[in-house]
Amino acid sequence: MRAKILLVEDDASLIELVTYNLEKEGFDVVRTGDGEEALTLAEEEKPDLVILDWMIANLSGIEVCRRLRRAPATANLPIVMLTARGDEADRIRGLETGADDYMTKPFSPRELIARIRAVLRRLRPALQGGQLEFAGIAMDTTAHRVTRDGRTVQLGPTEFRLLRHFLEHPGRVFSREQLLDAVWGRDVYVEQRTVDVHIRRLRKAVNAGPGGEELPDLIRTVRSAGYSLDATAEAQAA
Amino acid sequence: MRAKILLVEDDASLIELVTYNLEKEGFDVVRTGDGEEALTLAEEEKPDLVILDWMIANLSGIEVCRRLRRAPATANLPIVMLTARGDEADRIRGLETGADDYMTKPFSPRELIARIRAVLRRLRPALQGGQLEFAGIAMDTTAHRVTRDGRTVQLGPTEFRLLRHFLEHPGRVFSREQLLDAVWGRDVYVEQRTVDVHIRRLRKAVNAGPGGEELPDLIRTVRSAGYSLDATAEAQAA
DNA sequence: CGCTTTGGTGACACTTATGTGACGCGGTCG
DNA sequence: CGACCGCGTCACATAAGTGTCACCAAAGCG
Repeated sequence: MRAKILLVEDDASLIELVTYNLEKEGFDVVRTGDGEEALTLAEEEKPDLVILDWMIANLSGIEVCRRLRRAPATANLPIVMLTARGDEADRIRGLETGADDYMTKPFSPRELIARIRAVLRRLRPALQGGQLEFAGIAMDTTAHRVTRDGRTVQLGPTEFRLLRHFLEHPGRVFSREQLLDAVWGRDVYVEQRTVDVHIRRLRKAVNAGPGGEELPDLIRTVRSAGYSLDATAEAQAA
Repeated sequence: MRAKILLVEDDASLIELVTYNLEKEGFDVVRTGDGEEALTLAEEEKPDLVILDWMIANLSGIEVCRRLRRAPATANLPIVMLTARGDEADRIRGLETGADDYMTKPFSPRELIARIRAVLRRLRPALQGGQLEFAGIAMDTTAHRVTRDGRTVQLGPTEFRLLRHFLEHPGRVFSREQLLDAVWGRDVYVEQRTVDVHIRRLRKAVNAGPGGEELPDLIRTVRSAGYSLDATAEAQAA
């Protein structure tokens, strides 16, 4: 699922150590050592989790934590704080402020990874249950939310069901008729070409990049057969 | 609501210390020092959280943890484990096995309470000493009071129950039918559109800013599906 | 190549879902 | 008993999504 992590830390050697280990484990890492910048990044980068050192420049960790909790967009963002060993008062204040977990320095990389996974498992069950995923497209069926590479994608009801059906059977090719049965229902009569139109709408929504440019198309057209969700769909363009 | 805690521990003095502090904080405590018995109690007593010592008789803590996770009835039960200081291997195995948090012995009572509250706040939002919270909205269910960013919000009884239901399942989309069942009751017949009207009243009340201007809407409309409480609901406007 | 078939696309008229203000009813409280 | 309050409905306004069509582009095919 490629979770993104925001690392707020100003000790260069620690940054390096942590970043190396996180990336090795398949996380995307965004870094800053500045409290103000951390707030900005938390909104813009939409990380799945924040690792927050208590001792950072510009704003204290606890203040960053408090503000993250206050902003609607980040109120539920999992926060793991880093404190010096034995600094119990900070830990308690941190947990009371809304941090979800903490680590005492020094810590081992293995433990760090284990805790991050534990926190994500707890707080982002969305990244698991009711969760469908394929090649950068993630769908949370209970929250009715779809993202492509982390960015939210707006879909109409039919497009949603259509994509859901593809995600539930990745790689498989469906004829228009099959799609009508599965997505529209067996008893609805509509033109088969209607499927084409919805495929188009779905593509348009899902392949829209941040700046207005196109992302690789993940829906493959199989001439005279139908459509399928396919990671190598881009190949057709070449 | 009084949360019930199952304490699995065989050191008598620790039992006494922990029990005393938990009860002082308003928790109900059930105790055992035996691994097998712990599993039985976890099912029968339906505790809200388990404190699990790694070194106990009859079954190792890790084995108890594994089995709790495997049984459907207890798969989501929050587990806090207790380990000896510096026993890092155990901690990691514990978190990987599915424990939600850990404490290293010795620990202070204050820290214990803070961590338990943190875990319960995360995993059992419904319990929370009557406190529910999400993205700036705070509800005290016992005092029947709601605030948005600190300012008190006036709600009618139905709006209150509606908001409460959303706060108990943040992010999840509910159909009008589900909301009628959950908020109005299974046996009451009212028009589904009634939900819309109450959603409107709730939005109006909750999104009212100090000067009469509008705050970001936290209730997301999911067309043809229902409504959900959603921190990123604002994104829909864009 | 030129023809035929199949898929892509933008426009649009139409259907459906949701937002919203108003109203009347029943209950409560002073 | 009368003012007030919360509630469920309704009617109408607005917004969003849908199915078709006509026309264009690309892909087979002999």
